[in-house]
Amino acid sequence: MKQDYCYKHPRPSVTTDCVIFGYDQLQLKVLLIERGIEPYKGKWALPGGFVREDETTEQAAARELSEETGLKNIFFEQLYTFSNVDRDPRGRVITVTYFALVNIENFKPVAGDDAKNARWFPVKEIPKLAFDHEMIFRKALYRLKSKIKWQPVGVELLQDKFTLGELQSVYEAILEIKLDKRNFRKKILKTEVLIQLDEKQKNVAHKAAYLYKFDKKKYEQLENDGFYFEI
Amino acid sequence: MKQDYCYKHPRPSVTTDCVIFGYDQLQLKVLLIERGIEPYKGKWALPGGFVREDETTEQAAARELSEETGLKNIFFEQLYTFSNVDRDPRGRVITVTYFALVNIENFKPVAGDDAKNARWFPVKEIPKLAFDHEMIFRKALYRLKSKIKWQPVGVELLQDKFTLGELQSVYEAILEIKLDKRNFRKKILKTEVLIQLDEKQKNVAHKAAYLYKFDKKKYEQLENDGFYFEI
DNA sequence: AATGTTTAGTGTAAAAAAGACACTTAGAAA
DNA sequence: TTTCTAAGTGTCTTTTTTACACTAAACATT
Repeated sequence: MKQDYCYKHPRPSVTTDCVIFGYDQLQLKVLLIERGIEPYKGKWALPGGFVREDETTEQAAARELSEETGLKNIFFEQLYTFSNVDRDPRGRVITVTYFALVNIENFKPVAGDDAKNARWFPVKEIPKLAFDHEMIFRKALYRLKSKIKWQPVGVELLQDKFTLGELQSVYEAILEIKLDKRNFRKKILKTEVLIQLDEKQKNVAHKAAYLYKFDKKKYEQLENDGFYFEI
Repeated sequence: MKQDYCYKHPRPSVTTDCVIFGYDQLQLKVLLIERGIEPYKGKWALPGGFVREDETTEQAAARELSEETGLKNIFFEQLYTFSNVDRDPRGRVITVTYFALVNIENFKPVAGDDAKNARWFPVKEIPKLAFDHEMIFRKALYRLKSKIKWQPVGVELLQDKFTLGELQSVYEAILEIKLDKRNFRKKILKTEVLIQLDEKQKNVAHKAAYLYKFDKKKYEQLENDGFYFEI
């Protein structure tokens, strides 16, 4: 039923690119793909692809994410739409970008993928990127830094169970500052209402409980920015 | 040089829609256009239009804004990109939306426009809107409410000179709460560093000074979200 | 088994920020 | 001139933020 397009207007290609953040060995990392074809063959780039006719940009991004990481139920949200007329040498391409937070431990390099080279780079050691992906990356990093200050997205980078110390390290890696342990715990336990498990593991917080507690806030956020998706 | 498009992919139409906020008579208002053609003929809609081949979506939005309001140097920023496959009955249309803050007093209904009916509606009395514009509008309103809490965008709705009382009214209209006069002044004068003019007009704050003072913050913001544009 | 090393866990005091609250003065309108 | 509306101002209380140091347990090393 998605019949004849009846507008007489230029029709740009529309793609999505994803800035996928992970956290590993006390470093914030980002997933990059080595391009196998021109233009920018051999350069590193953000994973992305064309939006199909029967899917939203969110669905396209979700598809990309699962293709690249094999992960499902990932936190992601729309970042920005880039539309400079010369951002792709092949012609007019408008790109809707997303940023995602994943748990690297769950990540298994997708075998049998189209032989693309995928690697996690520490955000401090990003190589030269194809297209305008550097700008996209910087915007994503800025967004993440801003967001973590008032929304409990840090946990998305960790496994279901994590210690408060680990969570603090995530904050420290993203914000690039040292935090006071006691103040961090005080604040996180008050404003973010993490739930701690049994007495034996008092320091282990639980992500599911955490998300549950944040239902309302999450809901607002989901409506307005972010999405969880289940493939 | 924007030669042959060489992708073999569906090419959606790309449009921009703008949620233009104004402030008048103690009310937050939004500019709507009555549609002159099908679909949704006669319904109210957000101003918007197609993105041309040689312009970015920002430029398209800026063009729309100036066409609709005749204003230049308007504050606006990208809001969200909507891409539901059935959001336009005519076919696949992806819309990059923007929200803008203007000073209604400077607004002159653009004469000789293509006979479109344009009107400011109080945000509390929005009629049924065409397409998915209600969703867009709600998202813009939510963004504005969030944004005003930590970025000094309130002044954008006022003229160059304004009283602190007027600024407070803007905050009250947007946040839908009553604020204490003394606490508001204390806070605004500390964190937002408004500059007051001569002794005679002690209560009149000045927007230019205000913007100047906020250079750094503005700059960051401009880089990451918003734009001022000069037609 | 003993030792050293790392991480978990805890409280208090000081400083800063936010919130509650009422009257006087000046200018505009009647 | 009187009345009405908006401007202007300070203090006290509560809440939030920040700075700061030691003990206990788990783990790794020898």
